[in-house]
Amino acid sequence: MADGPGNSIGGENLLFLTDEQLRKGIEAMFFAYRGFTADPDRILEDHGYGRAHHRALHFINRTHGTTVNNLLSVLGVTKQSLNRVLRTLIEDGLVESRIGKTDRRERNLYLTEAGAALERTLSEAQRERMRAAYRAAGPQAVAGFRQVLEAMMDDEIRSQYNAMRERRS
Amino acid sequence: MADGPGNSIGGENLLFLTDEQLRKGIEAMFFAYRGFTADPDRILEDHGYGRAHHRALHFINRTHGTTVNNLLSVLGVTKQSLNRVLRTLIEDGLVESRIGKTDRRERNLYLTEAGAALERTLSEAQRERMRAAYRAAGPQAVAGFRQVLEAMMDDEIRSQYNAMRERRS
DNA sequence: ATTTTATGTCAGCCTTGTTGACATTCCAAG
DNA sequence: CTTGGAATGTCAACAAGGCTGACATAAAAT
Repeated sequence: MADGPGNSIGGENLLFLTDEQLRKGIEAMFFAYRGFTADPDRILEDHGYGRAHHRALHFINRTHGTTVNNLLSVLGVTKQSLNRVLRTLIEDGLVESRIGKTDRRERNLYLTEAGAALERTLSEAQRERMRAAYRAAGPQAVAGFRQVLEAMMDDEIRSQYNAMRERRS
Repeated sequence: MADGPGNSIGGENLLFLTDEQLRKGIEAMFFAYRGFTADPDRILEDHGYGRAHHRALHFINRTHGTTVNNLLSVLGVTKQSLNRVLRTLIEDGLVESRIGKTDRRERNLYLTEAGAALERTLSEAQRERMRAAYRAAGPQAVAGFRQVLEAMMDDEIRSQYNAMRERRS
């Protein structure tokens, strides 16, 4: 029984989608995600942080001055959960929370120099693995990779993801 | 500034790997994984289970009669952590634990009919999303998807993953 | 007979999710 | 202008599911 996703038959892609192939895809996703988070996890451990801190740092870095509410909708957690993480990051001097200028209820979030430094360390580790995987697989594979991932997102998430395209910090 | 992974330039792939592209890949991975687990998560919630239970069911289903130790190494958690999950699954009659025939210290794990039924429900939901993503992206994209994911795994994990190829249950 | 291995269990800790209650601020309707 | 709701963020308490450490038991290996 041949394996690998190359044995497309039929006009479109019929036999192509065997349960066995799908199962392999599911497991590949599971194991790859573990690898994907492994390097940052190690670094975070040294600092006493977890993945939640990494996610917050990542998205604050991407959109400087974002509000807590914005961050909530991107991260998909409750505000209370996010708040705990934010509080430690602020206490530790990695994130700065400024009261909103137009709406004083809002808090605009920024990375401090130290926060930006940690974010760079984390994302560089993650980029390095991604880069290695991309190199090993080649440009065409990368295009396919991104296409499948995008199709796998929830609809609302996909629009959020796409909205983050042209944005220079 | 053009986006998308198609603008490969240079002899190999040099400009291809911009930090911006890598960042997009990282975020795609993050959001796609959320979508990937969303459907099973909803089903599990109704039963009072979590992702940990899903993972156990999945791998017990894939390799009937696997031992606790085997499961530990695949899942990458401690035995105390796995045991908590396993205990509830056994109490609820979804998993059966039989004393090993050759080595009576070992426990061979099997899904009961009820366990297999829940596993089918969960994996069918997940397969359905995977199937939809595959259809939307096309066969070539799927090949690339799998290549990149495989390259992203840790080395030991990749061998485990590959060892699971030809295995009929 | 002793040691090692496989498994299970108890206790306790940490991260990170949850809900509920509350404070602050803004805005709009009276 | 005041007052009531809506939006935003904070604090407290709880649960799931990771983790470590210590210990028990049974069976295999030496």
